[in-house]
Amino acid sequence: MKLAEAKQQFISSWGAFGTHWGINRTMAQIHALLMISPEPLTQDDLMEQLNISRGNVNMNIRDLITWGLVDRVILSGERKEYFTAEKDIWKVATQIIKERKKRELDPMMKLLSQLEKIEGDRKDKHVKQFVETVGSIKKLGLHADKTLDVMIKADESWFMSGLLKVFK
Amino acid sequence: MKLAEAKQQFISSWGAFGTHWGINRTMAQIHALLMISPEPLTQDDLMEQLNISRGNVNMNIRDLITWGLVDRVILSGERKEYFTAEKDIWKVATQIIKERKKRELDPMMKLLSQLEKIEGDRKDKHVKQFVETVGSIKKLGLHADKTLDVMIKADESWFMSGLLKVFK
DNA sequence: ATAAATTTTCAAAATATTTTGAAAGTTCAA
DNA sequence: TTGAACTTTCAAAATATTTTGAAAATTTAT
Repeated sequence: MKLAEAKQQFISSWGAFGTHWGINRTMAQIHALLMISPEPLTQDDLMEQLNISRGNVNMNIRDLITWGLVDRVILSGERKEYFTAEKDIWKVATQIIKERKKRELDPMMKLLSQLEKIEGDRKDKHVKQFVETVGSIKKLGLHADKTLDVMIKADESWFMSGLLKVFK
Repeated sequence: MKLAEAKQQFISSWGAFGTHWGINRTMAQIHALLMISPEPLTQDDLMEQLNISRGNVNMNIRDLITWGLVDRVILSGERKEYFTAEKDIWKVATQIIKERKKRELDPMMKLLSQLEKIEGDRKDKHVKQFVETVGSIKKLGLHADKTLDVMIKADESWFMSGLLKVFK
């Protein structure tokens, strides 16, 4: 397989994969292209290589920046903005975990705490099942929360060791 | 807050939450309702309580069954089928992890292995960046795969301990 | 200040996903 | 068998999401 074809496949699969992970198809494709690009790219590069409109590139790049996965780069002497993706995949993963925790897990935990305080007879089987379900989900969520925090804070040794200075 | 209102909130949030986790809104709502129901429910119960059509209930229940989150229950003497959800949230979580691993991670790993075998000069910076990116994602994926397997196989002690026979 | 280059916005259009509901299929008691 | 009870299917409709592209805003060199 040649590079061009492999690139296409990678971009397209990363796009499909992204849709399962809270990132939309185009955003993931832009991210994929930037990850495999040794040089920063412009909006026009992205438009051309992915066949998408200027507005689409612009919006999704903005989102990628708020996700902390892409950075604006100003090349001296150039008028245009360039974009580059974090190449350290461990950082990419922790960044995504961090964001999703903030956007999804935290609000859900907050709601569950509210719902646990429901009024009603705890002997009633409907009340009982509700409180138990909510309580156990909260417990699982707290566990996940702690586990993810540990992962995020963990240093990269498990990943970097044996990886011959591929990154940085 | 009363049970009825809390139920509504729980179902609606679980639905929104589900959309971020590879499960569609209605599927997650059905799942939520079944989790908090002390008794199995029929398709008609679900239609009525969630205000959705028969076809919708049927399709989503089928999906939930293939995800291993819901079971058909035949009550003796009854003509109708009843449905019940796994109430042990730890089992729910491992089931979801197992399924998503199979549906998403495994195929991605397979593709990445293909892409690593690309032809081309490894000195070329485009080829180099591509191979490095794909390789590092594969490495992360393998790590995730192993970690998830350990989690799935882990016994429930961390979760059950301190939880006063809430389940089963 | 001017204007060319570039970026951002957002309403409308295109696309994708979900839902409906009625018809077809199945099961089972009599 | 028959037919009532119940389940499944799926094309069309409704809804939701994504994409476009041209206009507005911004930036920067002169």
